[in-house]
Amino acid sequence: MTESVGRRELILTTAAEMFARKGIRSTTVREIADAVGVLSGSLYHHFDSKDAIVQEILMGFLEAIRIRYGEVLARGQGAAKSLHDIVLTSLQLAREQPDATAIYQNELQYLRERPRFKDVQAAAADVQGIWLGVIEQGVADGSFRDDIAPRIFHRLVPDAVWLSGRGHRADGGYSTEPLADAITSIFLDGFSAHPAPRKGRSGQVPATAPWPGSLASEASA
Amino acid sequence: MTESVGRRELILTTAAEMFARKGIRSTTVREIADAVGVLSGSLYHHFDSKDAIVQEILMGFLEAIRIRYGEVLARGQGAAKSLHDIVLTSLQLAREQPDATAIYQNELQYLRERPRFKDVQAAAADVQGIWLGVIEQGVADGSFRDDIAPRIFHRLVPDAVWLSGRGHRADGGYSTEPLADAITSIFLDGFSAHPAPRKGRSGQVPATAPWPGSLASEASA
DNA sequence: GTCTATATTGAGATAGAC
DNA sequence: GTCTATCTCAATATAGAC
Repeated sequence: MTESVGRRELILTTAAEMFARKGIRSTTVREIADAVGVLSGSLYHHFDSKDAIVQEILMGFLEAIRIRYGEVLARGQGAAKSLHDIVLTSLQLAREQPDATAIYQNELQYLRERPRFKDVQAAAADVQGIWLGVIEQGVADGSFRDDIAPRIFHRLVPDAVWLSGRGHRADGGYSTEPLADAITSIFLDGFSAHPAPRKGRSGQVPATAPWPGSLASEASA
Repeated sequence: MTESVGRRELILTTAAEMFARKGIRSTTVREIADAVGVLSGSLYHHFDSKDAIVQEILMGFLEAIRIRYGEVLARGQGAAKSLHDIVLTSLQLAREQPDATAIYQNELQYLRERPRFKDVQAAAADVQGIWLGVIEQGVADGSFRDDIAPRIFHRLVPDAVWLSGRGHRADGGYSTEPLADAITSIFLDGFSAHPAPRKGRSGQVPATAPWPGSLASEASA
């Protein structure tokens, strides 16, 4: 046998766990090697550099996001439902891949500093574009307010959702779907107890009914 | 004269600018010294270490936040108005101290890694507590929804606001007050074009009228 | 208070034997 | 594919003269 099967994956998952817990910088290649059970030099048989490990972790994660977001868009739903499903998908991904999520959240600075990671940043920009597309769709079809620039909403929402996914491991209190419902309801319906009057197209018939299972639709039942 | 007046401050502001632009780690003490116009060894006459500089920058920033948030609370307003004013204050602080804001946003990982910064983290926790207090006040007095855990809202909002303040220097498009109005309106009224029915205390008279100048109040005028 | 010079350390990476 | 041994480099910090 010329290799232990899955040694590469073992390095990736071990490194991801350590990067997430202690940060990329303060995780040394020696520590990764120790945890895997080899010596540091041996890592370089599998990867060209420490940053190559980081890159592979993050590109895999971002590719997974793109695919899953793409599946949501392919359903061709209204903007409100799409937004809800993208929130839900994001929380699911945060739960499925907590380490990659944490790395992506915590290490933006590290990534920004190194030209090496421009591919990662490009993939991240693509993902951001998906959010923006949904928001603009909603404004265009009248289901979202047009008195607030999509840019403002777009700047607020995706980061907030991913940050909410922080520590959303198997442990923490809320299960994924109700949390997605709650977050979407905050962003769409607001946190105020009294529905406020609206500028713009508030008189129009909403293009999309509240999605099934949302807090708002439960309330009206 | 035993010192150039303000040499300490010059080091602090210079370092802050560089930390914000390139990150703490990739800013070396030599570069800071160069930019200030001295040699690296001389910095150690003014500060014990590089991290001491970081600490002083951040503690000053967090102390400023605490004071300004405290002024908002001292006005004894309703929860919705307080929330709006805390959002506004945060955006103003982000504009007044963009470097400290960026450092605080970007370098959480750096701070978490080092026990030295536990004071900074404690101060940050205090600030978080102020947000939570306002949210709980609003839920208690019926102006905020009680069908969504305050913890969820609290996890969503402060970070989103500070992230919105990113790059909110003199340049970027929106002036501070309208932006604060828009953000608060998203969080309280929602982004949906159609006010949704509400669970919980939605039938009660709101404890607080919409604040003057908010999008919601303009809409009803 | 600033300079010159240097100590110290830590980490990523490499070469070549096995 | 892994190990041993080591290189190289960068960066914080220090000591002591001026």
